[in-house]
Amino acid sequence: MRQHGAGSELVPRHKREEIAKLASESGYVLNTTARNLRLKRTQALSVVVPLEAGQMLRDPCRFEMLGHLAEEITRRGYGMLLQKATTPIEDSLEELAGSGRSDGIVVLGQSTQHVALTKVAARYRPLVVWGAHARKQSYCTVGTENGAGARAAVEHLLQTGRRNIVFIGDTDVPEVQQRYEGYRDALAAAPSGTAGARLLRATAQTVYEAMQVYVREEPEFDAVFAANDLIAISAVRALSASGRAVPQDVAMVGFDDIPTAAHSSPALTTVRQDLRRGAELLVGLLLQRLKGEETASQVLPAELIVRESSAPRQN
Amino acid sequence: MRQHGAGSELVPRHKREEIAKLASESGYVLNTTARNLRLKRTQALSVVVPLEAGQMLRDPCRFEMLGHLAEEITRRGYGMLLQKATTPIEDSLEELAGSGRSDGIVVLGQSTQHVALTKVAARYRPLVVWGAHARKQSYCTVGTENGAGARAAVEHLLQTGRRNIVFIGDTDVPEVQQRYEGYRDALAAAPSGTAGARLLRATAQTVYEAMQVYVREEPEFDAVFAANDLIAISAVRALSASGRAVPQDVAMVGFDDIPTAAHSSPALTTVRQDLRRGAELLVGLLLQRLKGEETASQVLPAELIVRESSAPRQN
DNA sequence: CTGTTAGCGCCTTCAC
DNA sequence: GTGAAGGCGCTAACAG
Repeated sequence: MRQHGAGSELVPRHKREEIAKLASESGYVLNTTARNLRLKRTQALSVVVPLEAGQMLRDPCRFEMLGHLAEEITRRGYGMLLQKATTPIEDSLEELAGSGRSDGIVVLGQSTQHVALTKVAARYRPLVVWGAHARKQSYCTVGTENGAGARAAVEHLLQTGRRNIVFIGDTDVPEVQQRYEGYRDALAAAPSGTAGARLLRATAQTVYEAMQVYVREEPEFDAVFAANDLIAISAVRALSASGRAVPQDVAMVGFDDIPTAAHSSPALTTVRQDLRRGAELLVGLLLQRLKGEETASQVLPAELIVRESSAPRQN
Repeated sequence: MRQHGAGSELVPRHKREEIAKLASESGYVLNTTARNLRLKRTQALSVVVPLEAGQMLRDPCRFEMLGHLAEEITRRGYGMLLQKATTPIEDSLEELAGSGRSDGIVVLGQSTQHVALTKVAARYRPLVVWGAHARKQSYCTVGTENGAGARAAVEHLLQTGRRNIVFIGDTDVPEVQQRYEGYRDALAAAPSGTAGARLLRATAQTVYEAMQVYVREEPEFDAVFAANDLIAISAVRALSASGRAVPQDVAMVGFDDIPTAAHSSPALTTVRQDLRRGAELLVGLLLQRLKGEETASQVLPAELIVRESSAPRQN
């Protein structure tokens, strides 16, 4: 017959408490390392944040996700091991997977590392990724309905009378690519007289300069849909520095609904992601995979939040 | 004679690489848990973030600090274990200290837990705290020269012609208390005709409402010094909603220089903390303490960054 | 210099 | 039911 394992329910509650009290009084504490060695686990999950070389983690969206992950991982009784990884991340991922420092890995954003993730995930099962889901993709992702969110944003701009909408973002990142596709889909269904797709390739770091150049060289636009809120907020400043007012001259819509979005001026219209739910799913799926179960990728709904930056023109 | 320990320099470089290559080809990886058990260490440092119950980690300043800490801890060859702790934090801190999950602890902000920290630090040596340093304090801190930074901010407001300055913040937090004292010191040395100290007790969550009430009830002020940038940015919005323009009617100065500060409108005048240096010191001191050395608390200089929100009145 | 071994602290199996 | 012992994978000390 099986004996009482640690944490077994066969020992009466008051007895357990008594023992615990005694233990804490005598200053005794369980050695986690030894226990983990014996049980062949670490009771910790790694969260890997891919970053370009020399970049700091600035993106408030991923920061907030980190907070939710810390919450959720702790709640499930695990420790959270935070790791920055400089792109390309394949080697650090392999090492982390092999080292046994943690029981599983959450990758926070695909960045440009789709291929590396595919490779690693082929051999290392307990891995989940926050990001875009591609049809034939082999690793397990949780992410937002980027295409649908982008379509909603662009349709909103069209309905409020905008006819010449620029997209700003770096389409090398899968999530941004999906948002760009949603943007194009919405334009394809737009009323006649609407200008075609226009892409300004830029990141939050480069957009302030790039936007000002763009205003000089291709000034014919009355709205911008930015791949994320950071880009949107910098673009608003750049436009204002170039003498174009938001929303009077140009409407602006972002993506993510970072806390700053509601507090910038003008308050930013954006597409909200449910990060809390995302964190819950990521951790939940990872724990399932730890038990050997297969898991399907999950896509979360996006929600358009209309604020001042996309107010219709006053005539 | 001593034998070659793991990582010893006595083994020639090419030999090591050969072995490493062989090892990686055969798929062999060192088991960290077993090694750690043997060596009685974990090669990981905990970062504890104290939070009020039910609060999320929103403060961009601490987020940025987390990023720097991740960087620095990784660079030193340690893993970073991230833990949220709900105030009061004494129990979770005790448990973390005893569990042996990590070799040392960084507490990110004192919050209101000065007493708890004093208690824990008395028995657990490898502990450092990011926050304010009090004279007779028993635990080791790294923090910014809050008083001097605040004085510089208030003197700047006085020099640009402001005469009635309100302080906004929650003085229960030691860092905020120090900033408030710097503010009062500067006012005490101000030219005659300057109004005395005025305190509006509020946090980033409550300031938007509180500011609007304050404008109605005690409208006689021409400048605000906020305990941090988040408060400052919300206060600007509240003032603007109440029909008072920044900086024309009211000058605004914050503290921290979070990334948003430069990008809000108007761009925010603020006091910058050197978080990168702070992270380096925190980790460096912690590693010294791990070696059994004593360490003194460190105070970093603050730097006033003048932007649009404190521009002198146009007459 | 190389090979063997004891033991880090815990959980689980097996013998009593 | 209780108690002793083996071994998780590693490193440092020891013997050859």
